[in-house]
Amino acid sequence: MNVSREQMAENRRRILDVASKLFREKGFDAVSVSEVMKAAGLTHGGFYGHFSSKDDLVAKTLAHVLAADTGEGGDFRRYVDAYLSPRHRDNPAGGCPTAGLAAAIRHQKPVAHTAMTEGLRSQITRIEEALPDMDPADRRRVAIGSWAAMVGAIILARAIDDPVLSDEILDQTRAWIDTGIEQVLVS
Amino acid sequence: MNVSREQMAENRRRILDVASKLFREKGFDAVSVSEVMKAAGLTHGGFYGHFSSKDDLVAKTLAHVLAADTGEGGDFRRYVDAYLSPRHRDNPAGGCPTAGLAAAIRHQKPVAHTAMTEGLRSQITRIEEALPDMDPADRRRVAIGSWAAMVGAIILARAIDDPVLSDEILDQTRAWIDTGIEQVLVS
DNA sequence: GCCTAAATATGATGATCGTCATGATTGTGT
DNA sequence: ACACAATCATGACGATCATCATATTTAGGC
Repeated sequence: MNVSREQMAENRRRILDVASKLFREKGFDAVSVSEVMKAAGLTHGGFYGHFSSKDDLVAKTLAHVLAADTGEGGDFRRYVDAYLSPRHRDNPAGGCPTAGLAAAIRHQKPVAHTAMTEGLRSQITRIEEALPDMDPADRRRVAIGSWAAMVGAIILARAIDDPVLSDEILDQTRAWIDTGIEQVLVS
Repeated sequence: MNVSREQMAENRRRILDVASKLFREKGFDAVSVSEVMKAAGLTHGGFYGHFSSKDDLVAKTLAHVLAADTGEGGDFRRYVDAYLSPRHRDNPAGGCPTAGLAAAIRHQKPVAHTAMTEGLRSQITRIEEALPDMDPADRRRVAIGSWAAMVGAIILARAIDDPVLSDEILDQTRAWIDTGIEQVLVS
Protein backbone atom coordinates (compact mmCIF):
# COMPACT_ATOMS: atom_id res chain seq x y z
CA MET A 1 0.00 0.00 0.00
CA ASN A 2 1.28 3.38 -0.89
CA VAL A 3 -0.14 6.82 -0.43
CA SER A 4 0.17 10.27 -1.89
CA ARG A 5 2.62 12.87 -0.69
CA GLU A 6 -0.05 14.83 1.13
CA GLN A 7 -1.50 11.65 2.56
CA MET A 8 1.85 10.95 4.11
CA ALA A 9 2.12 14.46 5.51
CA GLU A 10 -1.32 14.11 7.01
CA ASN A 11 -0.41 10.71 8.43
CA ARG A 12 2.61 12.20 10.06
CA ARG A 13 0.55 15.02 11.50
CA ARG A 14 -2.00 12.57 12.82
CA ILE A 15 0.74 10.49 14.42
CA LEU A 16 2.02 13.55 16.23
CA ASP A 17 -1.48 14.55 17.30
CA VAL A 18 -2.47 11.20 18.74
CA ALA A 19 0.98 10.76 20.27
CA SER A 20 0.64 14.09 22.00
CA LYS A 21 -2.73 13.11 23.36
CA LEU A 22 -1.66 9.63 24.43
CA PHE A 23 1.56 10.83 26.04
CA ARG A 24 -0.30 13.43 28.06
CA GLU A 25 -2.86 10.87 29.09
CA LYS A 26 -0.65 7.92 30.00
CA GLY A 27 2.94 9.15 30.07
CA PHE A 28 5.79 8.48 27.67
CA ASP A 29 6.65 5.01 28.91
CA ALA A 30 3.13 3.65 29.09
CA VAL A 31 2.45 4.36 25.43
CA SER A 32 3.91 1.95 22.91
CA VAL A 33 4.86 2.77 19.37
CA SER A 34 2.32 0.24 18.22
CA GLU A 35 -0.39 1.93 20.25
CA VAL A 36 0.37 5.30 18.73
CA MET A 37 0.28 3.92 15.20
CA LYS A 38 -2.94 2.05 15.80
CA ALA A 39 -4.57 5.20 17.20
CA ALA A 40 -3.42 6.99 14.05
CA GLY A 41 -5.04 4.32 11.92
CA LEU A 42 -1.80 2.70 10.81
CA THR A 43 0.23 -0.36 11.71
CA HIS A 44 3.39 -0.31 13.73
CA GLY A 45 5.73 -1.24 10.91
CA GLY A 46 5.46 2.06 9.09
CA PHE A 47 6.55 4.00 12.11
CA TYR A 48 10.23 4.05 11.25
CA GLY A 49 9.49 5.65 7.94
CA HIS A 50 8.41 8.74 9.84
CA PHE A 51 10.66 8.74 12.87
CA SER A 52 14.05 7.26 13.59
CA SER A 53 13.10 5.97 17.04
CA LYS A 54 10.60 6.36 19.83
CA ASP A 55 12.89 8.96 21.41
CA ASP A 56 12.71 10.87 18.16
CA LEU A 57 8.92 10.72 18.30
CA VAL A 58 8.95 12.04 21.84
CA ALA A 59 11.08 15.02 20.89
CA LYS A 60 9.10 15.76 17.73
CA THR A 61 5.84 15.47 19.60
CA LEU A 62 7.02 17.88 22.25
CA ALA A 63 8.12 20.43 19.68
CA HIS A 64 4.81 19.94 17.86
CA VAL A 65 2.56 20.39 20.86
CA LEU A 66 4.55 23.10 22.60
CA ALA A 67 4.64 25.16 19.44
CA ALA A 68 0.86 25.05 19.17
CA ASP A 69 0.19 28.69 19.86
CA THR A 70 -2.68 28.82 22.30
CA GLY A 71 -3.20 32.32 21.00
CA GLU A 72 -4.80 33.28 24.28
CA GLY A 73 -3.75 36.82 23.64
CA GLY A 74 -5.56 38.89 26.18
CA ASP A 75 -6.68 38.67 29.73
CA PHE A 76 -4.26 36.82 32.00
CA ARG A 77 -6.84 36.51 34.77
CA ARG A 78 -9.18 34.64 32.47
CA TYR A 79 -6.35 32.38 31.35
CA VAL A 80 -5.47 31.52 34.94
CA ASP A 81 -9.12 30.81 35.76
CA ALA A 82 -9.42 28.35 32.91
CA TYR A 83 -6.05 26.78 33.69
CA LEU A 84 -6.69 26.27 37.38
CA SER A 85 -10.14 24.79 36.84
CA PRO A 86 -11.40 21.30 37.72
CA ARG A 87 -12.22 20.92 34.05
CA HIS A 88 -8.58 21.34 33.07
CA ARG A 89 -7.35 19.22 35.96
CA ASP A 90 -9.65 16.39 34.90
CA ASN A 91 -8.59 16.52 31.26
CA PRO A 92 -4.88 15.79 31.07
CA ALA A 93 -5.12 14.29 27.59
CA GLY A 94 -6.44 17.53 26.16
CA GLY A 95 -4.78 19.87 28.59
CA CYS A 96 -1.51 21.71 29.00
CA PRO A 97 1.44 19.59 27.82
CA THR A 98 3.77 21.25 30.28
CA ALA A 99 1.65 20.21 33.24
CA GLY A 100 1.28 16.75 31.81
CA LEU A 101 4.78 16.06 30.58
CA ALA A 102 7.36 18.44 32.07
CA ALA A 103 8.26 16.20 34.99
CA ALA A 104 8.76 13.21 32.72
CA ILE A 105 11.18 15.03 30.44
CA ARG A 106 13.97 14.52 32.97
CA HIS A 107 13.95 10.85 31.99
CA GLN A 108 14.01 11.49 28.26
CA LYS A 109 16.82 12.04 25.80
CA PRO A 110 18.54 15.43 25.50
CA VAL A 111 16.52 16.40 22.39
CA ALA A 112 13.41 16.41 24.56
CA HIS A 113 15.05 18.84 26.95
CA THR A 114 15.85 21.17 24.11
CA ALA A 115 12.26 21.10 22.86
CA MET A 116 11.00 21.80 26.34
CA THR A 117 13.40 24.69 26.77
CA GLU A 118 12.08 26.45 23.69
CA GLY A 119 8.51 25.71 24.67
CA LEU A 120 9.01 27.16 28.12
CA ARG A 121 10.73 30.22 26.76
CA SER A 122 7.85 31.07 24.45
CA GLN A 123 5.27 30.32 27.12
CA ILE A 124 6.93 32.79 29.49
CA THR A 125 6.90 35.37 26.73
CA ARG A 126 3.23 34.71 26.05
CA ILE A 127 2.38 35.26 29.71
CA GLU A 128 4.47 38.42 29.86
CA GLU A 129 2.45 39.79 26.95
CA ALA A 130 -0.88 38.85 28.50
CA LEU A 131 -0.07 40.51 31.81
CA PRO A 132 -1.61 43.89 32.67
CA ASP A 133 0.48 47.03 32.64
CA MET A 134 3.22 46.94 35.24
CA ASP A 135 6.82 47.80 35.90
CA PRO A 136 8.97 45.88 33.38
CA ALA A 137 11.15 44.63 36.22
CA ASP A 138 8.10 43.03 37.85
CA ARG A 139 6.72 41.58 34.64
CA ARG A 140 9.11 38.70 34.24
CA ARG A 141 8.99 37.72 37.88
CA VAL A 142 5.20 37.63 37.81
CA ALA A 143 5.18 35.61 34.60
CA ILE A 144 7.65 33.01 35.82
CA GLY A 145 6.31 32.83 39.37
CA SER A 146 2.72 32.51 38.23
CA TRP A 147 3.56 29.88 35.65
CA ALA A 148 5.48 27.79 38.16
CA ALA A 149 2.56 28.00 40.57
CA MET A 150 0.04 27.08 37.86
CA VAL A 151 2.00 24.06 36.68
CA GLY A 152 2.73 22.93 40.21
CA ALA A 153 -0.88 23.31 41.29
CA ILE A 154 -2.25 21.22 38.43
CA ILE A 155 0.33 18.52 39.08
CA LEU A 156 -0.48 18.40 42.78
CA ALA A 157 -4.23 18.55 42.20
CA ARG A 158 -3.96 15.61 39.82
CA ALA A 159 -1.82 13.51 42.14
CA ILE A 160 -4.24 13.23 45.05
CA ASP A 161 -7.52 11.44 45.55
CA ASP A 162 -9.34 13.86 47.84
CA PRO A 163 -11.51 16.04 45.60
CA VAL A 164 -12.02 18.63 48.31
CA LEU A 165 -8.31 19.16 48.87
CA SER A 166 -7.73 19.02 45.12
CA ASP A 167 -10.25 21.78 44.49
CA GLU A 168 -8.72 23.79 47.30
CA ILE A 169 -5.26 23.56 45.74
CA LEU A 170 -6.67 25.10 42.58
CA ASP A 171 -8.67 27.80 44.37
CA GLN A 172 -5.94 28.85 46.76
CA THR A 173 -3.32 28.95 44.04
CA ARG A 174 -5.59 31.17 41.97
CA ALA A 175 -6.05 33.47 44.95
CA TRP A 176 -2.33 33.39 45.61
CA ILE A 177 -1.56 34.54 42.09
CA ASP A 178 -4.06 37.34 42.51
CA THR A 179 -2.27 38.32 45.70
CA GLY A 180 1.07 38.57 43.96
CA ILE A 181 -0.29 40.56 41.04
CA GLU A 182 -2.10 42.92 43.33
CA GLN A 183 1.16 43.57 45.13
CA VAL A 184 3.05 44.64 42.01
CA LEU A 185 0.15 46.70 40.68
CA VAL A 186 -0.16 48.91 43.73
CA SER A 187 3.56 49.44 44.21
CA MET B 1 19.66 -18.58 53.55
CA ASN B 2 17.63 -17.20 56.37
CA VAL B 3 18.06 -14.16 58.53
CA SER B 4 17.02 -12.89 61.91
CA ARG B 5 13.80 -11.02 62.60
CA GLU B 6 15.58 -7.71 62.93
CA GLN B 7 17.67 -8.48 59.88
CA MET B 8 14.48 -8.81 57.88
CA ALA B 9 13.10 -5.56 59.25
CA GLU B 10 16.32 -3.82 58.32
CA ASN B 11 16.23 -5.40 54.88
CA ARG B 12 12.73 -4.10 54.38
CA ARG B 13 13.76 -0.64 55.49
CA ARG B 14 16.72 -0.72 53.15
CA ILE B 15 14.50 -1.79 50.26
CA LEU B 16 12.24 1.19 50.90
CA ASP B 17 15.18 3.54 51.19
CA VAL B 18 16.89 2.50 47.98
CA ALA B 19 13.54 2.32 46.18
CA SER B 20 12.77 5.86 47.23
CA LYS B 21 16.11 7.01 45.94
CA LEU B 22 15.92 5.07 42.69
CA PHE B 23 12.34 6.12 41.98
CA ARG B 24 13.20 9.78 42.48
CA GLU B 25 16.23 9.42 40.28
CA LYS B 26 14.81 7.43 37.38
CA GLY B 27 11.03 7.33 37.76
CA PHE B 28 8.77 4.46 38.74
CA ASP B 29 8.75 2.70 35.38
CA ALA B 30 12.46 2.85 34.71
CA VAL B 31 13.33 1.05 37.93
CA SER B 32 12.88 -2.70 37.95
CA VAL B 33 12.14 -4.82 40.97
CA SER B 34 15.39 -6.62 40.37
CA GLU B 35 17.29 -3.33 40.36
CA VAL B 36 15.80 -2.28 43.67
CA MET B 37 16.63 -5.59 45.29
CA LYS B 38 20.16 -5.59 43.96
CA ALA B 39 20.69 -2.06 45.27
CA ALA B 40 19.46 -3.28 48.63
CA GLY B 41 21.99 -6.10 48.54
CA LEU B 42 19.46 -8.85 47.88
CA THR B 43 18.24 -10.87 44.93
CA HIS B 44 14.98 -10.31 43.13
CA GLY B 45 13.30 -13.50 44.27
CA GLY B 46 12.87 -12.45 47.86
CA PHE B 47 10.98 -9.35 46.89
CA TYR B 48 7.53 -10.91 47.13
CA GLY B 49 8.17 -11.89 50.69
CA HIS B 50 8.16 -8.21 51.55
CA PHE B 51 5.66 -6.74 49.10
CA SER B 52 2.76 -8.17 47.21
CA SER B 53 3.61 -6.45 43.94
CA LYS B 54 5.59 -3.60 42.46
CA ASP B 55 2.53 -1.38 42.82
CA ASP B 56 2.54 -2.24 46.50
CA LEU B 57 6.18 -1.22 46.73
CA VAL B 58 5.41 2.09 45.03
CA ALA B 59 2.65 2.89 47.52
CA LYS B 60 4.69 1.78 50.53
CA THR B 61 7.70 3.75 49.34
CA LEU B 62 5.61 6.88 48.92
CA ALA B 63 4.16 6.57 52.40
CA HIS B 64 7.65 5.90 53.74
CA VAL B 65 9.36 8.85 52.12
CA LEU B 66 6.53 11.35 52.47
CA ALA B 67 6.23 10.57 56.15
CA ALA B 68 9.91 11.32 56.69
CA ASP B 69 9.53 14.46 58.75
CA THR B 70 11.92 16.97 57.34
CA GLY B 71 11.65 18.61 60.72
CA GLU B 72 12.48 21.95 59.17
CA GLY B 73 10.64 23.61 61.97
CA GLY B 74 11.50 27.25 61.68
CA ASP B 75 12.25 29.84 59.09
CA PHE B 76 10.18 29.47 55.94
CA ARG B 77 12.44 31.83 54.01
CA ARG B 78 15.44 29.63 54.65
CA TYR B 79 13.47 26.58 53.62
CA VAL B 80 12.47 28.21 50.34
CA ASP B 81 16.04 29.25 49.66
CA ALA B 82 17.33 25.73 50.09
CA TYR B 83 14.44 24.27 48.10
CA LEU B 84 14.80 26.59 45.15
CA SER B 85 18.54 26.17 44.91
CA PRO B 86 20.60 24.72 42.04
CA ARG B 87 21.88 22.18 44.54
CA HIS B 88 18.42 20.81 45.14
CA ARG B 89 17.49 21.00 41.47
CA ASP B 90 20.56 18.99 40.56
CA ASN B 91 19.95 16.31 43.17
CA PRO B 92 16.60 14.69 42.40
CA ALA B 93 17.62 11.36 43.93
CA GLY B 94 18.16 12.94 47.32
CA GLY B 95 15.67 15.76 46.97
CA CYS B 96 12.00 16.39 47.55
CA PRO B 97 9.90 13.35 46.65
CA THR B 98 6.94 15.52 45.75
CA ALA B 99 8.91 17.39 43.12
CA GLY B 100 10.37 14.16 41.83
CA LEU B 101 7.34 11.90 41.88
CA ALA B 102 4.08 13.84 42.14
CA ALA B 103 3.49 14.05 38.41
CA ALA B 104 4.06 10.32 37.97
CA ILE B 105 1.51 9.35 40.59
CA ARG B 106 -1.27 9.98 38.11
CA HIS B 107 -0.16 6.82 36.33
CA GLN B 108 0.00 4.69 39.45
CA LYS B 109 -2.57 2.65 41.29
CA PRO B 110 -5.10 4.29 43.66
CA VAL B 111 -3.08 3.39 46.78
CA ALA B 112 -0.35 5.69 45.56
CA HIS B 113 -2.84 8.55 45.28
CA THR B 114 -3.92 7.99 48.85
CA ALA B 115 -0.34 8.05 50.09
CA MET B 116 0.30 11.25 48.16
CA THR B 117 -2.83 12.85 49.56
CA GLU B 118 -1.70 12.31 53.14
CA GLY B 119 1.81 13.44 52.32
CA LEU B 120 0.56 16.64 50.74
CA ARG B 121 -1.77 17.34 53.62
CA SER B 122 1.01 17.13 56.18
CA GLN B 123 3.38 19.14 54.01
CA ILE B 124 0.86 21.99 53.80
CA THR B 125 0.50 21.89 57.56
CA ARG B 126 4.26 21.96 58.00
CA ILE B 127 4.52 25.04 55.83
CA GLU B 128 1.66 26.75 57.61
CA GLU B 129 3.52 26.25 60.87
CA ALA B 130 6.79 27.56 59.48
CA LEU B 131 5.22 30.73 58.12
CA PRO B 132 5.69 34.03 59.96
CA ASP B 133 2.84 35.60 61.87
CA MET B 134 -0.03 36.58 59.63
CA ASP B 135 -3.78 36.62 59.35
CA PRO B 136 -5.04 33.00 59.64
CA ALA B 137 -7.10 33.48 56.48
CA ASP B 138 -3.93 34.33 54.56
CA ARG B 139 -1.86 31.54 56.06
CA ARG B 140 -3.34 28.64 54.13
CA ARG B 141 -3.36 30.49 50.85
CA VAL B 142 0.29 31.42 51.24
CA ALA B 143 1.22 27.87 52.20
CA ILE B 144 -0.58 26.23 49.27
CA GLY B 145 0.37 28.89 46.72
CA SER B 146 4.01 28.87 47.72
CA TRP B 147 4.20 25.11 47.72
CA ALA B 148 2.64 24.87 44.26
CA ALA B 149 5.14 27.43 42.99
CA MET B 150 8.08 25.64 44.59
CA VAL B 151 7.16 22.25 43.19
CA GLY B 152 6.39 23.70 39.79
CA ALA B 153 9.61 25.68 39.66
CA ILE B 154 11.79 22.68 40.47
CA ILE B 155 10.00 20.57 37.87
CA LEU B 156 10.39 23.23 35.19
CA ALA B 157 14.00 23.95 36.14
CA ARG B 158 14.81 20.24 35.82
CA ALA B 159 13.08 19.82 32.48
CA ILE B 160 15.15 22.26 30.46
CA ASP B 161 18.71 22.27 29.24
CA ASP B 162 19.53 25.97 29.41
CA PRO B 163 21.27 26.52 32.76
CA VAL B 164 20.77 30.26 32.61
CA LEU B 165 17.01 30.00 32.16
CA SER B 166 16.90 27.21 34.71
CA ASP B 167 18.62 29.34 37.32
CA GLU B 168 16.31 32.20 36.48
CA ILE B 169 13.24 30.05 37.09
CA LEU B 170 14.52 29.34 40.58
CA ASP B 171 15.50 32.93 41.33
CA GLN B 172 12.34 34.54 40.01
CA THR B 173 10.11 32.05 41.77
CA ARG B 174 11.91 32.76 45.03
CA ALA B 175 11.38 36.49 44.48
CA TRP B 176 7.76 35.87 43.52
CA ILE B 177 7.12 34.04 46.78
CA ASP B 178 8.70 36.93 48.66
CA THR B 179 6.37 39.27 46.80
CA GLY B 180 3.31 37.35 47.88
CA ILE B 181 4.39 37.09 51.49
CA GLU B 182 5.22 40.77 51.61
CA GLN B 183 1.73 41.54 50.40
CA VAL B 184 -0.02 39.63 53.19
CA LEU B 185 2.36 40.92 55.86
CA VAL B 186 1.73 44.59 55.19
CA SER B 187 -2.01 44.27 54.79
C1' DG C 1 20.11 -30.04 69.87
C1' DC C 2 16.13 -30.75 66.69
C1' DC C 3 12.36 -29.49 63.93
C1' DT C 4 9.54 -26.41 61.75
C1' DA C 5 8.60 -22.26 59.62
C1' DA C 6 10.37 -18.33 57.59
C1' DA C 7 13.55 -15.60 54.63
C1' DT C 8 16.09 -15.45 50.70
C1' DA C 9 18.33 -17.47 46.35
C1' DT C 10 17.93 -19.62 41.88
C1' DG C 11 15.74 -20.27 37.84
C1' DA C 12 11.79 -20.22 34.76
C1' DT C 13 7.61 -18.33 32.35
C1' DG C 14 4.72 -15.44 29.77
C1' DA C 15 3.97 -10.99 28.22
C1' DT C 16 5.27 -6.55 26.29
C1' DC C 17 8.02 -3.72 23.60
C1' DG C 18 11.45 -1.34 20.42
C1' DT C 19 13.44 -2.23 16.25
C1' DC C 20 14.19 -4.12 11.81
C1' DA C 21 13.83 -7.14 7.49
C1' DT C 22 10.95 -8.12 3.85
C1' DG C 23 7.29 -7.71 0.73
C1' DA C 24 3.17 -5.65 -1.34
C1' DT C 25 0.94 -1.61 -3.26
C1' DT C 26 0.67 2.55 -5.62
C1' DG C 27 1.89 7.50 -6.37
C1' DT C 28 4.98 10.16 -9.56
C1' DG C 29 8.23 11.76 -12.93
C1' DT C 30 9.66 10.59 -17.47
C1' DA D 1 2.25 3.89 -20.36
C1' DC D 2 6.23 2.43 -17.58
C1' DA D 3 9.53 1.92 -14.23
C1' DC D 4 11.32 3.53 -10.11
C1' DA D 5 10.87 4.84 -5.57
C1' DA D 6 8.38 5.71 -1.64
C1' DT D 7 4.93 4.33 1.83
C1' DC D 8 2.94 1.17 4.60
C1' DA D 9 1.73 -3.87 6.20
C1' DT D 10 3.23 -8.27 7.96
C1' DG D 11 5.96 -10.80 10.71
C1' DA D 12 9.94 -11.78 13.46
C1' DC D 13 13.86 -11.12 16.89
C1' DG D 14 16.04 -10.05 21.07
C1' DA D 15 15.76 -7.82 25.28
C1' DT D 16 13.50 -6.56 29.52
C1' DC D 17 10.43 -7.25 33.12
C1' DA D 18 6.88 -8.67 36.71
C1' DT D 19 5.68 -12.61 38.82
C1' DC D 20 5.94 -17.20 40.61
C1' DA D 21 7.67 -22.14 41.71
C1' DT D 22 11.00 -24.44 43.94
C1' DA D 23 15.17 -25.14 46.54
C1' DT D 24 18.21 -23.86 50.29
C1' DT D 25 19.60 -22.07 54.45
C1' DT D 26 18.97 -20.91 59.17
C1' DA D 27 16.55 -18.52 63.19
C1' DG D 28 13.53 -19.57 67.07
C1' DG D 29 10.59 -22.45 69.83
C1' DC D 30 10.34 -26.94 71.98
